[in-house]
Amino acid sequence: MKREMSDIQTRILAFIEEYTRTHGRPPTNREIGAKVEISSTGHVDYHLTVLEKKGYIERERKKSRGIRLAHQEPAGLRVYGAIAAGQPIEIYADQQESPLDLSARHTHEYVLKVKGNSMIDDHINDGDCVLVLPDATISDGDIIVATHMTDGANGAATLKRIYRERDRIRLQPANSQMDPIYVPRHEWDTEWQVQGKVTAVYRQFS
Amino acid sequence: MKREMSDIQTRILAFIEEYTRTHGRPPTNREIGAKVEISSTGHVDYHLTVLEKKGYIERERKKSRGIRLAHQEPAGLRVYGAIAAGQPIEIYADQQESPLDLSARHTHEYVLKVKGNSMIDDHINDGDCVLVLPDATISDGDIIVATHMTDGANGAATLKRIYRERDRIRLQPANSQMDPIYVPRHEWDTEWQVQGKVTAVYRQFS
DNA sequence: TACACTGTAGAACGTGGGTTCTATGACATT
DNA sequence: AATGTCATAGAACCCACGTTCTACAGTGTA
Repeated sequence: MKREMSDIQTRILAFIEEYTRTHGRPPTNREIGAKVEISSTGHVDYHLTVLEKKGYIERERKKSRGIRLAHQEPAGLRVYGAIAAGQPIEIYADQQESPLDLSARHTHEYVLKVKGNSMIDDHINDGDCVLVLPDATISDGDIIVATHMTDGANGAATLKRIYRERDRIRLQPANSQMDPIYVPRHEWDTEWQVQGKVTAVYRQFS
Repeated sequence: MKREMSDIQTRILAFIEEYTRTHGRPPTNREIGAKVEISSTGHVDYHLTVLEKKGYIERERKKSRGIRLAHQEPAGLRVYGAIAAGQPIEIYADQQESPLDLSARHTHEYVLKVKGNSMIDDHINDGDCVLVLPDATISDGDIIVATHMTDGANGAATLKRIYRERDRIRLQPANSQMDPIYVPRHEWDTEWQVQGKVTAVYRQFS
């Protein structure tokens, strides 16, 4: 059978990201080892070499803390695709022709460009970029990215505030002209899914 | 006359900022020394200690590359102070008592935190961060940071849209409840000054 | 004049930290 | 059973790097 690895390498990658964000610098091999309970620095080096070969990180050899997460913009943000803030729209990626593949779960924060005006009362405009954190704990009232999987299609994604009610989930737009979407509990987690929570908004003026 | 110090500490600070941005990690004392042509690592340490005492950086002692720029946003942008989006308020720096010194011209983009709601119709909230580009060409309708110098005081700063009219400048808030500020032409560039143009907005959810 | 403060230099010390090497066990493939 | 790959451990090596100390020169101040 297929062994699905929730690898130690995933944990290392997550730690590098978290440490870098919280400390403003990448961790050392020994700090990584301490976190993931690897006693040998050589062992950590081994995993880093693997991660480098797989393209997840870049390393500057012989430099202390010479680890850089790959695919990171100087600004720190990478735009993965677009997200509807109006009617759910087909998920699509920005710089590529291929539709956004959300089946491969994101483990890190990523950026989506907002289409539509349904979140306008929350001051999220058409064209803004939102920073999405997957695997975050969701509270009522959080702004989230929800996807609706239908038949063979790629599905649709939308940006809404989420409220859990008795027997349904309410996806509330921040636009007085628009009505909420109600999703029955039994469709939740099957047809509908939360892709992540919006942690920041970024807007650039031309 | 007295030559103002375009200090070596300023260069060190600028280098730390640039190196961190381009390399994804802070520089070592020796890397700093190489850049600013200081041959002694102890000497660099001395300047870092001073910078730390002045509040420009934070250090984690004994850790390699244990330098962090103070006043830094997660996105990697540097917050220089606050800016009023309502009535012009006293310019002040964020973490320090000393008022923000805008006389030393900024040469790069910097970040100000918005106080007030006067730009709410442009979807700039209280608490948002704006990215300010000095030395940009200003067009009518641009959102700009304007400062008003009065007597001995440090002056007040405000965030507004700018429109040049016949014999005056109109500083227009984006809030229907607020009135524009009109500045006579002859006061412009003397009492009033444009500090820069807003190029982006960044908002973080708690 | 003496003293304090800031800026500079050189060297030395001790630990931080990346790399390398050897050895070993768990699995999968041949 | 032999071989190969992946994951792990321990130790050693050696340069990287923060810190400390001494010394000295320029400047301002009591």
